Amino acid sequence: MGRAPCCDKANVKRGPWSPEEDSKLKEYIEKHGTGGNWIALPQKAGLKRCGKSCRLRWLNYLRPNIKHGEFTDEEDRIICSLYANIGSRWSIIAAQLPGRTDNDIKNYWNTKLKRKLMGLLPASHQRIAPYQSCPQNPPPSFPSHSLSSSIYRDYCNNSHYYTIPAPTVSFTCLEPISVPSSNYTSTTTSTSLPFYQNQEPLVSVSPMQYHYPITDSPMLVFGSEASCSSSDGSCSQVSLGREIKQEEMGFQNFMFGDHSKFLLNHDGGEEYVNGSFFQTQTALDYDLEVIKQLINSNSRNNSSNNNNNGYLSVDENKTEEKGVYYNY
DNA sequence: AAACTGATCAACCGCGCCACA
DNA sequence: GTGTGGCGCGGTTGATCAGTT
Repeated sequence: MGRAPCCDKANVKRGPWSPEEDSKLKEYIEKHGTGGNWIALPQKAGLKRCGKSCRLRWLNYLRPNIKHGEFTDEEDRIICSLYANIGSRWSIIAAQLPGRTDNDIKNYWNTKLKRKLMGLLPASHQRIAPYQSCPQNPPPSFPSHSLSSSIYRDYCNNSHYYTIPAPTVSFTCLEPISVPSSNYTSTTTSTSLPFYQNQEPLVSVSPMQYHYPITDSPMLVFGSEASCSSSDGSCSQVSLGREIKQEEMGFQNFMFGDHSKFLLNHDGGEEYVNGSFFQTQTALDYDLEVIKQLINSNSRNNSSNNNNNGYLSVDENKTEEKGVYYNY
């Protein structure tokens, strides 16, 4: 028994959208909203389209503040970094790039960025972060409770242990969280609340340029203080109206942080890790070799879910989407 | 100018998840 | 506990455009 089709395919229009259809859809949604029911929407809006098609058209092209056109170097780096960490989770990646849609990013990756990485970079730039073996025991600065120890073991077992020298470069922070302390300067000021304080997902997030001492490799660090304080004890990140659970990212993957400390919140508490040990092993870095391996392994086996080489031990739970609003 | 080839990207498809009856 | 319907996601397709021969 197969799944029932979402609409009567014989009676819906397919293919490219006409300007008239666009304006009908736009007008209807601006007036009435989606009503929480895409399937019923086309009929109400007077469109001979499948609800899914309407949804896609709206999300990818018609909703306000969609950004089209060239991707910036910064966006390239973010995409690469996230791809190396979480694989082809385009919706999550898109959540970090205001105005970009998952479809856009997916197309851009498949057509340009992947090739750029696979072919154009000189060999000297392809190995970014040298691996080191993970010390047998966590450093003294690592939280001492048992959960932290297991996290540390996972962290090591995932071969995600880098050490990197630390000259100064600048980078763009997409999450102007709280303004962190002293060791960098910011070129803009932010009045945004720390993201973990934004209970209401309709938070306006604007890119922000930080200058911050990190590595000379194109490693990326997001945000200021990586803080997780959801009430259920899980660690989540709110970005552009989406909530991404920490367990989904995997411990090592999204330490959006001030780079001198990060926050654990797996037992309901808050713990900072201070000092130098973790300063240079932040997770949002990427290694082109990793990306290349991912690309190759994905092309060999599309069904393998990014668990190659132990790098991407990401929980395959889906991103939380329910009750989510887009602030465009 | 025509034919061919490769690149791009809008749109489609099918599946998994979740809410609800 | 189970079935159903809707939503969202990632993968894929195919029309169109641009460049090359």
